Amino acid sequence: MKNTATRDKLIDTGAQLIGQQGYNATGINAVLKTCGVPKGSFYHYFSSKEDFGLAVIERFATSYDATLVALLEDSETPPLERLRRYFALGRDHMLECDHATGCLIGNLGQELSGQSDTFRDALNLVFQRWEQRFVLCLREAQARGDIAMNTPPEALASFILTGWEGAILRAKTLKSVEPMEHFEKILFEQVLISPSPR
Amino acid sequence: MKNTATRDKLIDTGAQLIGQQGYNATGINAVLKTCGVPKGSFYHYFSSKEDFGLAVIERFATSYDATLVALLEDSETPPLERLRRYFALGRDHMLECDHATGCLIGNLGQELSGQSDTFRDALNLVFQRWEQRFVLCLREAQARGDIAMNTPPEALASFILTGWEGAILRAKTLKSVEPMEHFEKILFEQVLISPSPR
DNA sequence: ATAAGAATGGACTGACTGGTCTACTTTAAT
DNA sequence: ATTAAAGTAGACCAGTCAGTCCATTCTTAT
Repeated sequence: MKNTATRDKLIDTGAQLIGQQGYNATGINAVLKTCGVPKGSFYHYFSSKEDFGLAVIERFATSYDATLVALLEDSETPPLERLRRYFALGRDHMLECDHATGCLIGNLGQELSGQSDTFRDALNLVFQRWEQRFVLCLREAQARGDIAMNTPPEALASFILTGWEGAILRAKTLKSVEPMEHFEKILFEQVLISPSPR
Repeated sequence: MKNTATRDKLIDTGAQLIGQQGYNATGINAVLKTCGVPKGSFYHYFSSKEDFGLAVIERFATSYDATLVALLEDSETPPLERLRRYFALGRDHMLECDHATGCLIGNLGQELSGQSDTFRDALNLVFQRWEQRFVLCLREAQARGDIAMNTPPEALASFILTGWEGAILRAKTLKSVEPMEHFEKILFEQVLISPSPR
């Protein structure tokens, strides 16, 4: 297996179509037609649609994790400012895709968690990795005294991830990033606040 | 059109299957087989699968709204306590369905918002109605001085709805209500707090 | 009693699904 | 140059999809 160009093209196209339409609504033939690859090649690289879906998830998670590290572990920037940049990036993405795509992992989590344990496990791992990135960033913020120590960073990270995913979902049905802005505003004004008295 | 029993049975079964598997993954034949209704009857009551899906949404929204009113407009109970009961109910539901179903409207919002504007509009309306219920409850809490006045209840309601929906999504992939508990805890400890100094 | 329409029952259709199969071409090692 | 494997190509398969159609039965108003 040397030539990964075709495989990559399939995964990229798949990520795009699945992001837009969901997993079940995206047929293999549609992927094939979009990127001009014959079916024989598809089943040369992937043993099934599920296998393909898992590859799409893995690719997305890896590439996104790099972005996340670059943003959340940027020691030149204060931790809370890194979080703000993360949210800003998410808002930009949402506007770019005209509120249609949202978060691929969130979409698939919603669609496939009840359908296949294999998918659920894979998506859960991605979420957990993301949460861990948040935890590290929040610990730094606590160490600097930027936020209070009384809430464990693990709980905060869970809170942030779920709130953000929910805001993305709501932004899709509302066709507006307003819910994402509300979330960010309240999060920074009332949750991620300094322990010193106001 | 007198006999609504068959129609109701179709909608109930549809809500159940769509809740478990999603809209696209739920075939009409599966619904028919599950409740033992022939196809002729289906297309007697519904003009298409989309029409059916909208009916499922409407039915669910109506029935759920009644629950919501009973919970959130219960003047015998302090507003914040009503919210806590709402969250407790959601947690119960999640455990009942073994973390598989979650919130039908949230599921469909994720799956169909990018697929059909008709569905998106319908689901958006449901969300907005829910948010409005939260707004009323939060206004009462503000009037009683239970929470601060400085954040508009509309923004708070959006925050609560999105955070909760996100927690449900995360609970599904994690197969645990822990994210829901984290959300509730932080919400009540750091967001819905009295304006008086700590 | 009868006629009309509501509702049931299910065979059937064409399009499309994921997946298989085999013939062919290209690449790389010897 | 030969050979084996990697990769391309697309016809084809059984099954399923939403949706159509029509004969039949039930209900109700007259």
